[in-house]
Amino acid sequence: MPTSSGYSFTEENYLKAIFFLSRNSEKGAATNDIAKRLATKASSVTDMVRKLSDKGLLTYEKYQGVFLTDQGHAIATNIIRKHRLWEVFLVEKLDFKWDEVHDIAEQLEHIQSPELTARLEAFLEYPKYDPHGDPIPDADGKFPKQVRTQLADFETGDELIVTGVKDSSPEFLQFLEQAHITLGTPLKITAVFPFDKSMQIATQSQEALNLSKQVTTNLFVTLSKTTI
Amino acid sequence: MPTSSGYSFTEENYLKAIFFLSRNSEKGAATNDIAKRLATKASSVTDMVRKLSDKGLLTYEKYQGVFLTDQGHAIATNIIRKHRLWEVFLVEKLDFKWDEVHDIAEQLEHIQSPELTARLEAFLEYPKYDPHGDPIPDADGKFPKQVRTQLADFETGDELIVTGVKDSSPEFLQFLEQAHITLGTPLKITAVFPFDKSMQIATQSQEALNLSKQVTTNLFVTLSKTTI
DNA sequence: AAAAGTTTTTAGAGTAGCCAAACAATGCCG
DNA sequence: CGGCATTGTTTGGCTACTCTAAAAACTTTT
Repeated sequence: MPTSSGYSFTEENYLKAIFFLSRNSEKGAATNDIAKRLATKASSVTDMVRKLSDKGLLTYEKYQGVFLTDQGHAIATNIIRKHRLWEVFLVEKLDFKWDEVHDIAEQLEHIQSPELTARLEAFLEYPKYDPHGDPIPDADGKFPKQVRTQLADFETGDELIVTGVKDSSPEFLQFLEQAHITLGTPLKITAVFPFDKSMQIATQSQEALNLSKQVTTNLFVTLSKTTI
Repeated sequence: MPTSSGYSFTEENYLKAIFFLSRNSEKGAATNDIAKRLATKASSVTDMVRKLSDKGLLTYEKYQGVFLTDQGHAIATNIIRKHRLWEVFLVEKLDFKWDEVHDIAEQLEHIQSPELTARLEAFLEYPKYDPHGDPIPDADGKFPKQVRTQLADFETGDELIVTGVKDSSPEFLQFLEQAHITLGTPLKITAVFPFDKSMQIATQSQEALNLSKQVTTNLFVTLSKTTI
């Protein structure tokens, strides 16, 4: 038990994985999907799921998928909260780039001290979003409301601001970096090509940048009030 | 293995304990002392010591005590470095009090990322001492030189500045807090009582404060240039 | 509705770390 | 120098977490 009071490193990672997997589905998280996400085996997942079920952190019926209980949900959101707060710290205070922070935050998220989390949050001036635009839940586990529309859903002439990324893999983030696109970047759609649904956009630094469909579906944006 | 690259949480704690225990002795660290420090049993220590010896982190002859190798020493000082840097962060940036930081730093010291340590150190502006006055080793494991003289070794009339504490238990730190003594506090010895070797001192906030021998041996001080 | 395919569970086993109790070495003191 | 308390080691066994292999259960296809 690496963590002093509460749940092990491993248990916390299971809860977090199950949170993300069951979030957008009616069916609960599937054993194999959990295994894939945690780079372990389905049999290990069955063991652990039974254990967490015994502890009342999730409900589980054989072959029917896994759902977090309120208690499990609370623990999962707390870990996500810590993860995202630490990411803000790493980027804002220690000048890490947004593609470098995930692995370090994976470690920091397990630090046990509610007092530390609260003070860190205050030190960072109560951020609502992490460096990838993902919402940071409050101490009660509530996420700030956010409408997340993809760049792909807009049309020629629309003026937008980047508010987040759907896929925050280092590869994608490095691509954006190279294109000088980051959170808050204003952009204007100058053309949409029906052939492959790619877009041409203009930013302050670049007149004409071509973005594939894959990129435009991974970028969250909001309509901008001002002109570029 | 909670830590991604390198050594486990537990292994690191053993190395740190052995570092402190063998630092001031010719005989190496004793099995029972290690066990006491880690709140474990002697048999567990023998197991782990053998394992760490196999990995080349310490040398060990049955019944003859334990010594760190250069490699083990490097790992131990790196953990101490991280521990003390995090303590500075907690006190300077998050406004924790000096008696509250130890347990949290015990967790943070195991975070694996040389880049993080380096950036944290820069963010804190390369501190040389932690909030208890203990020296912070550099990235090569070198400790800043420091002469640590006890308040008990000085005499009536001496004007001094508090530079550290020998015992940094919360109990002692809270006692100092209450007496408005902290790192950097200037003080003057106004009397030494031979009967119990207690001292009367004057600080800016208090005219006459009586400190027991136990307190004066636990306070590190240096001669002050200026008058109170 | 049986065959084929997929997913999940069970069974057995390994590693890390821990402990109690039996056993062995050390070294102190008379 | 020899007894004996102290200290350290070995043995056997425990829990937590993980894995492979194989059986069982569900799902889809035919």
